[in-house]
Amino acid sequence: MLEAPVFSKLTLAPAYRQVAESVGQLISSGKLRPGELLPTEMELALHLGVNRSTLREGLRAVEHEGLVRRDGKRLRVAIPHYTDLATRASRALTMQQVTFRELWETAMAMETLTAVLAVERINGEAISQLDANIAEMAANIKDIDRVVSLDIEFHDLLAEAANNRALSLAREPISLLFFPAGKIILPRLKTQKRILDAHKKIIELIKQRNSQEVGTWMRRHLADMKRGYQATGLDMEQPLDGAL
Amino acid sequence: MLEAPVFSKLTLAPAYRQVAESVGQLISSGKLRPGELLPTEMELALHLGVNRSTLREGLRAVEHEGLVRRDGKRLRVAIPHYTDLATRASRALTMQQVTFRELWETAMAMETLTAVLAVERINGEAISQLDANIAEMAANIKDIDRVVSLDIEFHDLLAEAANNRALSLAREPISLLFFPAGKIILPRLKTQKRILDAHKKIIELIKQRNSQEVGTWMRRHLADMKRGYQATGLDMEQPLDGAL
DNA sequence: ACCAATTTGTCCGTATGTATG
DNA sequence: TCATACATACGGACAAATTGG
Repeated sequence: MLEAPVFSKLTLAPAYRQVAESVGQLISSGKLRPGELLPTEMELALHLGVNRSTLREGLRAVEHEGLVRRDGKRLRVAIPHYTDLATRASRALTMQQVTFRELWETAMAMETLTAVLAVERINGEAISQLDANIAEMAANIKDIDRVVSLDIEFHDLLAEAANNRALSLAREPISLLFFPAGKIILPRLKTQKRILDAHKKIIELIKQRNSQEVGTWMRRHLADMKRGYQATGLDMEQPLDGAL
Repeated sequence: MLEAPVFSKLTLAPAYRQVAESVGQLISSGKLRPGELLPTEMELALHLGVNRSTLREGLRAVEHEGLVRRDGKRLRVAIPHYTDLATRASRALTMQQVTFRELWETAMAMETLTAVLAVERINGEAISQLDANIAEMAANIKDIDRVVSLDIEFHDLLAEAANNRALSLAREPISLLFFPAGKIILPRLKTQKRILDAHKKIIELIKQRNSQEVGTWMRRHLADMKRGYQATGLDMEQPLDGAL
């Protein structure tokens, strides 16, 4: 009752949170640059005025965020790579009960952009990797698991060739969920050949630098995927998690 | 010397990592369902065979990941919301020195899809929110900061109307970096009116359910943004962080 | 509204393994 | 090879906040 409300809420967040915040700030602000070693736990604990146990709790959060990475014993400031974020994003989507329809619509836009950009920027090495991918799929056309993983690899190679990190970041969590859906479709419909033909056509158009056509073919390729999904009797509006 | 090498590498990852992994598994696998309270720290520590301090380090990682949230004192299993991931993804992109070109290309594809989907699914309430947004921008057309934040809001409203969580997840980190770039352009070029007009046109086409035209107008709108960026003398291939 | 038990937040001390000079 | 520094992990302790009776 009589307590002064002024002092009531001095401690807003637990100490370990403030530690994570402070260290993250230190890095984002550039006081600690990527590549540098983090100070020892004792030093940091002393500097921030907390116990080492508390400091370590905070460090675990920062570490998990990817701002620091373990390099041997010490922690080193790192550039968080967005691939680390992709799996977490995918998990968020499945827990949110995202539907195949949502994934398909988004994949449609991103893979089309990917293909168009790849036409402009692809180089010889990437092309030969794609050729190798196609050859391998042709050789293993009966092996469904192999075809699915080669399909994923094909689109990943294309994304790399597109040379756009914003796009890579955006498409990764979606493709992580979308393409494995092939595992559901293929065993029932055996449309491996259609996939292979589409890939062949796409790489052919890329070699011709035909960005118009490559876009429409990529859309056709993904429309196939949608038809396959529906043909298995699965509901596009149903969450994926059950299916996968 | 005589030690059996069989036992040499039993411990691959530190215990706190395994804790984070185990607890994350527990949740992803559905043994702990969203909304449930996490067991107490002592229980978990006993169950996983680690000390409570170690367990807490692991918990901090899981907590930071968004799989559990604080509810009063205890931790409660939660569905990680992808908006939490967006800021981290944005940070990753800026630290990776992503260029305006990369952002623009990606935004182009995603905002176009957003607009097209919005046409199909928008409802009366969302339309009136967009109308209000436009009216407010018209009333504050001189206030640059206001215009920028209303521009962001306009596109966010559209994204919500598109009703696609995969798209929301993908576009958020990009839009978080892309649209604030207006803060650079507008003070120098004063093209607020063009933004307002584009928004008016887009909402008009949405009301007409004209998905063809709305796509081209959205592209035009973003092409304007690109021209503005170039007109300020900024290099599209330069990282954003300096500019923002 | 009060009391007691539970649980978290924080700290301290210590032992162990390992990498580095 | 040896010694040191450091991270990892454990055990125990206590205050504060929360919960349940």
